[in-house]
Amino acid sequence: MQKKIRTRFAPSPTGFMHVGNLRTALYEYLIAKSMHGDFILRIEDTDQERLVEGATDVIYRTLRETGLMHDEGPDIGGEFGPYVQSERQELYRPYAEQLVREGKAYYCFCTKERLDSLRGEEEGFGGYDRHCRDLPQEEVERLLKAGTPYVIRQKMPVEGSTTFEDAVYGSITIENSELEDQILLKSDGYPTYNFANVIDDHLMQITHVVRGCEYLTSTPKYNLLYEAFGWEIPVYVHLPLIMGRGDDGEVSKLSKRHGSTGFDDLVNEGYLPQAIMNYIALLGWCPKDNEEVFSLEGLVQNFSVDGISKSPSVFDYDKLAWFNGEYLRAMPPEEFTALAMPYYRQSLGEKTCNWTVLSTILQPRVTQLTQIPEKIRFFAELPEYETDLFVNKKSKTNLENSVTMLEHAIAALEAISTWDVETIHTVLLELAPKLEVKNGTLLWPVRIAAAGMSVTPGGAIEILAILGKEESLRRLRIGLAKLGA
RNA sequence: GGCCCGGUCGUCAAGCGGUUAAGACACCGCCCUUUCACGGCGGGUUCACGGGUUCGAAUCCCGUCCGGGUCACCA
Repeated sequence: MQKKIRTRFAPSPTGFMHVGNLRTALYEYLIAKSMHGDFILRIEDTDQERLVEGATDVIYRTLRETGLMHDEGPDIGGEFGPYVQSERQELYRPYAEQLVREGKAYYCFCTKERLDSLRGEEEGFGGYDRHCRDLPQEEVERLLKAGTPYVIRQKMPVEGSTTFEDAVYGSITIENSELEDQILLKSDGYPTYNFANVIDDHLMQITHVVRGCEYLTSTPKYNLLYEAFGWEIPVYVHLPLIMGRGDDGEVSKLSKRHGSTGFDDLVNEGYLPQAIMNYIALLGWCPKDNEEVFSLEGLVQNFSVDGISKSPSVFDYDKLAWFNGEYLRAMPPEEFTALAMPYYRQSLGEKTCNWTVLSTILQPRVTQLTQIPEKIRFFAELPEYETDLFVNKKSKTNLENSVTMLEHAIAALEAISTWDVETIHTVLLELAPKLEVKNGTLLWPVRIAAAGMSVTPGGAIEILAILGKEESLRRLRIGLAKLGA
């Protein structure tokens, strides 16, 4: 029987869900679910200084809103808990000490100052000189007894190379000379991220380690650890990075300077969670049949690791907006109205109006909910406008015939008793032939007078219906007055 | 700088030795039409460059260039 697939999402609680992290979580979920496996949530909060109040709630909420339901985690338990690293604290030290006993790791008493001086002027070059790697046993004991602060470092091989397989990038080889004797246990007794990661992944029986490819070059360090313990190495799935393009045209890892990068930010900008997920799923992965619009369930159905690409991709807000529009349009009208209501209120206040008609005209015209207030502002208040808006070549309207059109329209509309789209439509479309003009010639000036703008969401008829009889006629008369009639 | 990984339209991308090099977003044009949008149709010197290998290369190999990542008692 095949081993059950287990992936894990292991975020640090920073209070901010970056889309890059979200996308990693998505792929972890998809890999597990597409192979009937489990998706585990583990909180990595070993960094005491960066603890943020309420940050784990952001993680739970995001997972819930995006539909990425985990099978085990701090909030729902599971047989491999605890799922918060700070609660597993005492668990790591014995593993580090085991390696010391076996001669695979050692105590290092070097001070921070000494390490800094080793690094020299130019940052990033040169590394630890393995000063404590071969300290005499008595010396180690003496320092330990004296209470000298120490860290535990792993002995890395000094020569040779380490090769590993990545499910996306294939075979990768790195010279061991590139590897520093990595710290396992910090002087404060806490494990380093890398160390805790390996221990936890092994203990939680994670089969697929999915993460951004910024970890690609440090993967041999992980493997050397698995080997030191004699543990099975998981399948690695490194994901191409998500980039952003700055104003200068430069691309780099997606960050604040490129625009919104947090899930919540995007939602606040009027993007739907489903659209965000659908879009980021396709950033770095392509389905076999080139479909584009997928529900989470559809993604699970179609996902496969071999569709993951190796090259980084640039986050494109335009394409996200297109996806968002697709989801908005596919929605039942009532759902759209419910989502749009807060934005309707922004422009219209407590005023009530025909929400159904309003949604009908907005639904196909909006790609972000936040575009709504600006688009409908003219309903609340008639904008100032110039009479040249009445002139339109294609509709064959000019300052003179607009007067005639408006006069007839007002007369016809005054007679209407049930003010709805259907009736207004019938009345105006019957009027045009009577006046021996095409629909556009009649409707253009009506729309201009009703809206006070040249470009409007929806046509004259819908606008009149939303405005109501009284306000509609008032505006048409204002138009007439402007035209000097 | 060392090491690692990439490079197919502006962007996301299919492609796996023989294709007229798909598709989507964006852009432009036309149609529909009551403006706009939706929808429909159409448009574009795209395989970074240079060498190989091969009857044949976007696909395989080498070099160059460009881009990114990484070198912490951060995660």
